[in-house]
Amino acid sequence: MKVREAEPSKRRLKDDVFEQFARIGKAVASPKRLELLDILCQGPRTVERLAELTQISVANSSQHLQILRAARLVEAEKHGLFVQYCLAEGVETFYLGLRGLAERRLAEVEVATRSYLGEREAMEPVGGGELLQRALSGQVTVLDVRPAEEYRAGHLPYARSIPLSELHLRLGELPRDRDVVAYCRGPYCVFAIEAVKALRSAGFSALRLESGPPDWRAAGLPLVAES
Amino acid sequence: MKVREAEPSKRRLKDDVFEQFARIGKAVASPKRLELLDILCQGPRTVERLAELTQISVANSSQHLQILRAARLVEAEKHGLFVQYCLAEGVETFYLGLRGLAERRLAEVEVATRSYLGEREAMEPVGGGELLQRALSGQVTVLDVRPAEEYRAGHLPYARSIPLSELHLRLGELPRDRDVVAYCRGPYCVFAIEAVKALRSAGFSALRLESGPPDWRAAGLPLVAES
DNA sequence: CTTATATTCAATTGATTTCTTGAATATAGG
DNA sequence: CCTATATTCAAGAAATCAATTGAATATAAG
Repeated sequence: MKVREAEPSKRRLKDDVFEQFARIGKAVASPKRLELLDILCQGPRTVERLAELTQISVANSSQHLQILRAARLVEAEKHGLFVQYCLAEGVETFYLGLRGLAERRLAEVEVATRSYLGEREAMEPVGGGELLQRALSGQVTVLDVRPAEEYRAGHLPYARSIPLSELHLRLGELPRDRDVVAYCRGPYCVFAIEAVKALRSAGFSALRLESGPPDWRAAGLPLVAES
Repeated sequence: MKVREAEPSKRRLKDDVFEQFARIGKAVASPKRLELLDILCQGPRTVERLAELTQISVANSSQHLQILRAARLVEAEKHGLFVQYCLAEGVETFYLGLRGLAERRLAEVEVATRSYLGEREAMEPVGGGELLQRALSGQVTVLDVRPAEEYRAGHLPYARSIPLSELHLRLGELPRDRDVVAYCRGPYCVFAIEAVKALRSAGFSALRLESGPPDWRAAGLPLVAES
């Protein structure tokens, strides 16, 4: 084993630098932390909410969030008794890049999602720009089926909010003379799939938009937030 | 601790999906693996060369490379007795995104590099486009001081190759009537800094271009490769 | 076939990481 | 001040990971 000695100070520099880079890597090396980032792409959340959504204990959630914060991927803001966590700037883009790379490179992800979601491939007929045109001209109803708080944090123009949990009670609000396009958090969220299922069995012509607010934001589309 | 049970199959789906995403994360959670990716941004390398450049044992290097390969971040190709590793498609962009995020978010990186590199801030006066203009019109000499093999794998148009190790012997080749702009692998490589130091003490008016081929490739600039 | 070389495999050790549990801190309201 | 609640801290057990070592493959050349 020959070890050719480079100048030691250069080696120390490199070690330092890549050690820093790896802090980001380590932060996204845990499935639970990635799920936290995914949720935070939808908007700020409290520790307890995040724990609930990821189904881990509050203490564990807090610990993960602090690791993310140490890597400067999220920021915390204390509001009275609660602590709101939100994504730091530029992190959404990075996360989407990671997700995109995973989707393209890891066939297993495809397999996993398809096998669970099943109907997925039949449900992305509408592109973003085209959708807007059709919504604008009244040809389709755009439906945001995420929880109301996420709708308020940012939604497609012309989209109306009916959270999936209330959908079966509020079907009457939807005009029956045009298509409904439902969307939720993005390709790995099942809300819109369930919504389309429910709408179709209620006699609506319903489609699912596969992408979600994080994707649109990354693509530069203008989203509407309630004040 | 209240655990609100969501539908268990959805949870399993999410766990699977984020587990897959985390494979990418885990792959970039080690400083040495990031350094390997960084080097591979410059072009394909053999296992032994990578071990040498990162100053780890060959066995260890091979192990890291196999982790990267399992995450589909690199690809291996056997040429006779040697195995060439190269970046998979889309990975360079991802790596640069990670690096960029680290630079913006982790002040410590700045501190570490500045404290070692010292002169760094005084050495990036030329932007990419402007440089090309000036090189084209013969106002400056563009000098690639990386090892010759990296030059061959892709370099700036109008750049000439003089590896740092040969620079002191080949100073005579450079015209003295114009500025020299030296570049190497990118902001975390010390070659160009050393080259500028040497050139200046030999009486040249020398500048350092901070960015490197991976950055330019990401920015869509056309690079020249020897056939 | 034998030898030399590049790479990989396998087993071990010590270090990190994750999750859990129970306690500690901080804040709002009575 | 006292209580309830949201969050964080601290310590420990189990799992995972990184680096080392020595052996095992595979390929080219003699």
